[in-house]
Amino acid sequence: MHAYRTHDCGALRKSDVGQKVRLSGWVHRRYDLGGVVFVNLRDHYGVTQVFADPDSPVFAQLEAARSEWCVRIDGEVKARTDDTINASLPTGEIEVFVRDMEVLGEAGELPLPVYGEPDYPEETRLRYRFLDLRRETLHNNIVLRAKVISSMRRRMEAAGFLELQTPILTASSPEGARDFLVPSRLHPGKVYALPQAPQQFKQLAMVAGFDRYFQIAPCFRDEDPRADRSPGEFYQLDLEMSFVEQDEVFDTMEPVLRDLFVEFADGRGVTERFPRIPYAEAMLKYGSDKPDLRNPIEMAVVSEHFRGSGFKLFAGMLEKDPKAEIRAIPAPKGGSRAFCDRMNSWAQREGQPGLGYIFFRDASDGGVEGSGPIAKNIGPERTEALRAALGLASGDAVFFCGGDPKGFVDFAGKARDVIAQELELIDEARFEFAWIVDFPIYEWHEELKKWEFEHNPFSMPQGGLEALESKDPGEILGYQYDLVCNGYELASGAIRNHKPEIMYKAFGVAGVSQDEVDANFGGMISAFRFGAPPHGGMAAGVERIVMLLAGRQAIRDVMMFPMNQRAEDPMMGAPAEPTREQLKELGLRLALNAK
RNA sequence: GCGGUUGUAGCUCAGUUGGUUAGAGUGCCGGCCUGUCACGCCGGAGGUCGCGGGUUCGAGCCCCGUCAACCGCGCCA
Repeated sequence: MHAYRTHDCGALRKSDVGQKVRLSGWVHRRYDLGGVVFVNLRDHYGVTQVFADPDSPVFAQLEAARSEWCVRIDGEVKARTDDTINASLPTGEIEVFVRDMEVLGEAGELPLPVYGEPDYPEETRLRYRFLDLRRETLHNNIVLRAKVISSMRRRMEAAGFLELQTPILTASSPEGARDFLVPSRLHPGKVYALPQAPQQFKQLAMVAGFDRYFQIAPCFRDEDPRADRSPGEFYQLDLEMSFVEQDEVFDTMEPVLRDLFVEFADGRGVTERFPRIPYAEAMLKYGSDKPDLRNPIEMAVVSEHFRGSGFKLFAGMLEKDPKAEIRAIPAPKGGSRAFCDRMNSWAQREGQPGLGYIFFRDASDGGVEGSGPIAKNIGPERTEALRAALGLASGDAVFFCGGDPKGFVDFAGKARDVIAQELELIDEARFEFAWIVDFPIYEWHEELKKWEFEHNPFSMPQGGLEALESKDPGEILGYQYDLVCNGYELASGAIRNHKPEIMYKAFGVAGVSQDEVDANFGGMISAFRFGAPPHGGMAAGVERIVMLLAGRQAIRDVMMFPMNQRAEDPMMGAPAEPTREQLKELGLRLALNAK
């Protein structure tokens, strides 16, 4: 007989009644009735009820077992009587009468209950991660993650991609996030860097003619965490394709990602055809480059309705500042003074002077009238014109932001989210995707007074060299795109700049000299001189995808062993001080002040 | 680096206007219980109220400082 089990804890059914079986697992829950003791035995596969009474030679032993002890039992499968069947368990029609038992591992008093799943502080959950991982939700999230990655891999291979491994110990690239550095023993004083992404390697793979590459790639960035961004390391579905234009990347990856989501959506809806929304349009309509499209609210420019109007604040803005705009945020079903005032105080808490509004209700003459201070100031005609332009009805409201859009778009985007949440306009049971396209290549850095790359320096500018030479940098768009879903940036990519002369020019606009480009990206640039194919690709955040599918808001909920918010692993004791010997071998000396 | 929230029993939390011996649930220990599946009933142990200082006759509660956790900002091509 197998030392530990003949069946797993999810296997036994009515057809097994009468069998002598051996099970191993954890004591999930115990019910001690004095003359009979029931134990719910749990393993990865399920839960089986086992029990003993004084007829069993190990009755006392089973009675002594406590939560989360790991035990092995031998016994006989018995049918439950009709009135004792547990319909909530797949094994609920049977139970196992225990005749022998062995304690494989005792457990002390638990810092974290496995049974039941109240929310626990992150600190406790991380310190006892092995217990947290036994709990159903987290356990299932990790299983889901494994299945999602497996499905990704199958789908990518079916689409003709080759999974290639790229180095982990590599060179620092100066753009982007901070690198994690690894000191070199063979070259004292020099360091490797862990890759922030396999960006240059995958482009080199295209130059090397592999045509379609992908990798479930570990990426390392030394930046501060967020709930949806884990510190240190994460995985990306990284891919690159040769001889493609932007549309072909979309046409290839849209079915892969859509069908992946459909596979795990569990009844939730998934966008059939991903709309392609230009960056500028997204910023205007949604106030964000990663809009939550489950939210039906679309903002609109309504400057003309305020120019020269009796609402002096907005009319004055439009007169003084040529860049000024007035934008409307419609709030369907938000047409009450109470709601509008609540939003106004919310805006003030956000540090805004306020949030002007009009709300519409039935007028005494049978029509619709607008109310609120702004309606009063601009008069009934302009109010009605606004209402008609925005397609609003009695019972709806509209909020306004004015000024230079640069100054208010972020706030407007946030307001759009809050309004939809408050009015419950968001269908939670959907995954709404869109490609955001035509990102600007450059962004003006006000403090440094220079143009910087908005996204990454490897994207092909639309219009190529000519655009770089003739256009204002702020006007130049890239073949550069994001995939967004429910307000998260799930993936990011571009058609790459594979021509050295355009590369130098593009970097030149950002104030990077040819020598600096050669020093930092020499490997790739020199490869581009030897017959580089046009190519492009993208990278999708694996954890974010799993997080969405698992219905979680924290990336830690889909990672087996995440670090804490200070980028530490208290369980393993990382990071740790190096030993004297390690430092000596590496030719390093710590320059920290002694504590 | 900055801001917000939180910190009370092993764990999750309550604790009123500053006032007697700081409570509940759960877990743990002991007792009773032969059909439980959130088992039930009885009893018990368990506290540096994050830490330090201050105000006060008196501080879990007020003030100052500090530490930690979470969330956010900066940062993240």
